[in-house]
Amino acid sequence: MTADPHSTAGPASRHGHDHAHCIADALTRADALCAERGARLTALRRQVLELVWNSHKPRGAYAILEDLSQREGKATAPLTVYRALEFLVEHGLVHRIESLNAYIGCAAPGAVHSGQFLVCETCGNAVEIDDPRIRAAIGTIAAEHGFQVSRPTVEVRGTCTDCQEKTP
Amino acid sequence: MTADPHSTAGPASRHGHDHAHCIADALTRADALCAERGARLTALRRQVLELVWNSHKPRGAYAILEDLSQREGKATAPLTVYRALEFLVEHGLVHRIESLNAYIGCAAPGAVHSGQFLVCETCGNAVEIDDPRIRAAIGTIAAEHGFQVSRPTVEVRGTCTDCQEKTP
DNA sequence: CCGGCGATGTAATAAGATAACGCCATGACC
DNA sequence: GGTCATGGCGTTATCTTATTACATCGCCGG
Repeated sequence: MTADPHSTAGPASRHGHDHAHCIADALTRADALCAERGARLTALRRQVLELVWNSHKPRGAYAILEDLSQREGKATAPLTVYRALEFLVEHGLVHRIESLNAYIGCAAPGAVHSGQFLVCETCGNAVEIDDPRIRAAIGTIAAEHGFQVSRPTVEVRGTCTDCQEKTP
Repeated sequence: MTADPHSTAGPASRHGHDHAHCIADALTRADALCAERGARLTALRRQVLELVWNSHKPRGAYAILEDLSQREGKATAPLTVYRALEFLVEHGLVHRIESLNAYIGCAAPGAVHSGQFLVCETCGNAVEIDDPRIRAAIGTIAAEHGFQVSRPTVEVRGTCTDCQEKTP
């Protein structure tokens, strides 16, 4: 375990925000959304969702797998996690960050998802944005090319405000 | 090997365009660019670049590896290919498509690279675009978040015109 | 000539993801 | 309650993608 100034493992650790609240919120929203859709948010899936929400950093499937194994006290197979993640992604509760092969909780499940992220290369945090201008620009150029969009992916790598301040 | 109506392996196979010309062009540009920068486009790297350009589809590192091994008549190690790809990506001669874990030749090396692609999920072709509106929108929202951009990634999955026509 | 550096070779392994198969719990239906 | 279909989950094996560590080669400047 490396020291990490941006760790969000504990409560109230990032910008003083109460991350436990983030998690609780996410789970509540997920419960509601799944109930509404008749989707089964099983104990396992809920557990995986909670682990994804352990921080605001994208987490790899195998990192989640380790956590899960530890919690359950027994080894879990990769497939178990992948299946849960697949469900969560399908229902828009979790996004996959392609450029990191990692997963992150969705900030606004249920709403339109265009999957845009600002990913800090220093601290690893990823902030979900949903900018209508970007969405519009993508729509326009796709139309100009006669291209039918199914899934736009925008992942902007760079440095977040906090990390810029720390290394000026 | 599966039959592929969109294969661009042979000359003049995609939309009647002379793909051999694409490859030759790409190599010429690469030579010029590297000479200009004092970068060493070695035989190996040049070979890998040529293999990347074998089609307009993003190709996996291991696919390139296979081609390379076959050409050389002896097994090549993955690292060989990865190192060459790293060089090519660094110099903007090749782009990595994150959502596919694959590589594709850059259409305009030397120019500004914002790395935007329209990726067809049916035929596998990827078209590089560089839309100023998307670039601007990303710049704007990043600025609004105080986020310093180092590498924007835009990969739009969907269906290209040709494939739409074929399955209406 | 030779020291150094960048490029390549070799081997091993990590990390990420999926395929194939089967069991079991749940819930619809009789 | 019994029965059946479905979906979720477990197990094992395997595949793809990527990297780490270390050795060697060859070119170029001094």
